[in-house]
Amino acid sequence: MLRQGAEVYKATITATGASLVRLEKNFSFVLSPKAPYNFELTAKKPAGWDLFTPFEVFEEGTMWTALHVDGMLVGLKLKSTEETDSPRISVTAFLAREPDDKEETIKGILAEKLGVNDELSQFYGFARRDPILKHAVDDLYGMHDTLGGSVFDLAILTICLQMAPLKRSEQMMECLVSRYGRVAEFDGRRVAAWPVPSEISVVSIKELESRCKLGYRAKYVIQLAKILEGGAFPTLEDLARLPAEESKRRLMELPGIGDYSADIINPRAGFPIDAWSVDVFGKLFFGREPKNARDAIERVKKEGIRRWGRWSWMAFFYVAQDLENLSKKLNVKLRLQ
DNA sequence: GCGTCCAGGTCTACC
DNA sequence: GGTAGACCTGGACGC
Repeated sequence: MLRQGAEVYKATITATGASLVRLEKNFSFVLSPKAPYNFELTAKKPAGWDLFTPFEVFEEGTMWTALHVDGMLVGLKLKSTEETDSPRISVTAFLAREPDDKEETIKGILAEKLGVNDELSQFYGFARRDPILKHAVDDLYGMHDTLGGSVFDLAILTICLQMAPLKRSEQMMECLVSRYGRVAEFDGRRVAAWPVPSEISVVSIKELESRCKLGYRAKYVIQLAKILEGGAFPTLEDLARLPAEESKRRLMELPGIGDYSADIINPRAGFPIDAWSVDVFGKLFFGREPKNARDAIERVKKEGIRRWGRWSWMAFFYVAQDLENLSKKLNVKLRLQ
């Protein structure tokens, strides 16, 4: 038996150590996002950013994914039933037990995470007057920003990205998910979800160091788990309602979370420049990659915020998803992720 | 095969 | 308040 808050699951252990949980109850509903809304671009972003977990599956317009909502493991089958200008998303949510009074909670949180009520028209009006963004919004018309599964998921992501090549970051994350996460079995699929804080807070630093090769990051991940398992820290949805500066300040109180990581986690705010994106935006802004990437981070970040102001995050998001097209249209070679 | 370098940042001690 | 140096690990690279 697994216990998570009030939730108790019947579970078996998979070969990797993750718990397999069968989600046999389900309910369905339809979301009607504000147009334009392109479900495929929003759910399966061109740069490969995950919606909720690295193990989700997208086939022929349908997404199977899994996350924790209000302490419950939820499997999701998402499918677009209409076009970008009259969008509708068909959702089936799978749970281990009857949803009872949780249906409205799940509907509300999912709507917020999928950005169905977010208005793109103001950003598009701004972007169409910008020499770089006008191409990106044309290429990715209807792509909405989404909130990840949880602060813990995104904090693990950013900590694994620190001081490591992308391939090694992926190895660390896959190990954490496959050994300490839960595998949701539903609709004939198996999807591994990120671990919850209470599953990591009881693991020793030495175990994380040796099993998942996290190195110095192990202590940050465990400290984070201990802070976040209490539920006192704001959720992503809470942070999205705070002023961006306040939300960032709260995030930077967390261990291992500095300026860059807070900008990644902070919902719909920030301009997260790192050793990769400094090359991309350095080329776009100044026509060349900076000689010393780390020294140029502050300069490139200031320029992005100066140009794009309140739309800095959306500008970053759209450019990061459109590098291949922008390389051709602007005739610059941009380093893909 | 072996040694060296360094990577999608953050923290801390020191000045 | 500003900044240099340490931090895990493993893949890439040169020899």
